[in-house]
Amino acid sequence: MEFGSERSGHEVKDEKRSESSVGDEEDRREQEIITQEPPLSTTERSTVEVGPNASSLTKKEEAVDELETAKAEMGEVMEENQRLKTCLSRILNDYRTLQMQFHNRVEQETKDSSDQKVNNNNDHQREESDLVSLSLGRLPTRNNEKVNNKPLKEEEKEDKEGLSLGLDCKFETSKSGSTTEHLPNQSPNNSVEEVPKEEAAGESWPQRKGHKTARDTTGEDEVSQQNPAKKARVCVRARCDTATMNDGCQWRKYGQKISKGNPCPRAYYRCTVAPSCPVRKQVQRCAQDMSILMTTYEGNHNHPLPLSATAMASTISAAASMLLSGSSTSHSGSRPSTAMTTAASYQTVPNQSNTYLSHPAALSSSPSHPTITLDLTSNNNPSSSSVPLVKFTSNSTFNNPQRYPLSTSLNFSYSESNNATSWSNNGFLSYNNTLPYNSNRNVTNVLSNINLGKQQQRPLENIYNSYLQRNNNINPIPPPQHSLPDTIAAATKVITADPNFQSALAAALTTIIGSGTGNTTQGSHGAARKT
DNA sequence: CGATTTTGACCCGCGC
DNA sequence: GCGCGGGTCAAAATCG
Repeated sequence: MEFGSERSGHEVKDEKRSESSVGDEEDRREQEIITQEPPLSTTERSTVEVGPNASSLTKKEEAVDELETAKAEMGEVMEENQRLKTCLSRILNDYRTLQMQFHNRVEQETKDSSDQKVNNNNDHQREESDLVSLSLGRLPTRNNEKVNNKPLKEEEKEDKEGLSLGLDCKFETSKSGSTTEHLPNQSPNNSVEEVPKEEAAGESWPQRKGHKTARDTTGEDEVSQQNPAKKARVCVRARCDTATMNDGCQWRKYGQKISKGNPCPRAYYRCTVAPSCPVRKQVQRCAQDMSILMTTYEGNHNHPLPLSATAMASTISAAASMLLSGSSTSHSGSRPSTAMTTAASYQTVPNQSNTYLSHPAALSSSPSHPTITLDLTSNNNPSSSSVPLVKFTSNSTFNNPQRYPLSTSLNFSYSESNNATSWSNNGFLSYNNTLPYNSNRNVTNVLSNINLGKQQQRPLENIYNSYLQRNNNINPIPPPQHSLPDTIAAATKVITADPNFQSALAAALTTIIGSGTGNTTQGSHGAARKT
């Protein structure tokens, strides 16, 4: 009996498989999972029916009730899966559309900047710098010009910045897929520089001893090794009870220091997912509000990440990318960077320079690190119901401070009250657990608006994976294997594999944004916090 | 027993 | 040149 029912289950499965041959593998898996469950119920029923005929009526009724409940649940799960699938495909479509737009814009900007360069070689060095974050990866010849035209120290300085910018630029351009189009004609110097750049991403924190040796060995190696030290940092401020935010990554503490101006010690962590991973983070509690945890990330992972960590990494990379592109264009006046136009509305808040970063010096010990602060604690924004602030804090030694505003906030609020996601008052991304996927239309609208809040969920992940992928074209470390379809596939896998995906996703997002405390909608998920 | 944390020492950049 | 402070190292301690 049971065997029979089990077999029938397989038959159903096979039937579904043949039906879904048109769809992709994930569809099949999803349906497999879906169809795997009915046999269980059938089995259940079988055992119940096989059960004693003499059993009481109430028992039967109970069993029937159970069965009905199970069926209903199954139906719900199936519906939900279907919705999620639709949602994913829409996300993918939107992403591709944006990718195309980005591509076009990047090409346009590349042309423009090239023209400017030709027209005004010397006088436009400033503008050159303005565009550096968008142009370095694609127009590396500029660096050669700098090398030729500038004294060594200045050159070094700019190279450092340039490389650091280039890192994120690569990430940025990688999502357009156009980067390589501009690269083929690189001079040998550029290709040489390109590799260190990647290594910079991979080993951007040269060890002290390495630092020493780099000093001993003068020349390009020195430059290339030191450059990465100048790359952007992303500071995430979030309310968090625990010692660190759970961002999905594995971290190992390697140091702790009491910094000036803050009684709370600053802890230094490095990523231990891969031995060579250069990513490090600093964790420190805000002196003024101990409930706020400030986590500063630096570097890019050079290894595959667990899905839960990918989103955070994507967010960090995107934020850094936006910092650099944003600062490069924020005062150029002509047009916002592509990252900006696709990622967020962009506004300057001159008087809030210190509102969301209580101790800039405490966080940006190295003045040459441009820092972007993602403030997820914006509990002081009653007027704009859902406005986590992302602030550019440039403490850098960039030559023209005007180009790098002390503070630039990014408004990632949703234009409307979307049911799918919302930023809660304390800045955490909260999921409406009751029916996050019932409003597909809203989701689509949000996606077409593309803001960070949404990007954190899927598109950014794709972007980041694209970046990683490109990163690993040069980096010998095993590639993170996520192509865009793969990522979608992986996401679909997750969705299909987990009937409780809704809550899982909410938990993941909660984790990404920062293990929340105050938000009721995420309270149950905050447990996944401990590393 | 391996991985992680702790913690004092050290290195280096920067400002005076 | 010197001192300060941030960042890192590495040995010892602790944990699982």
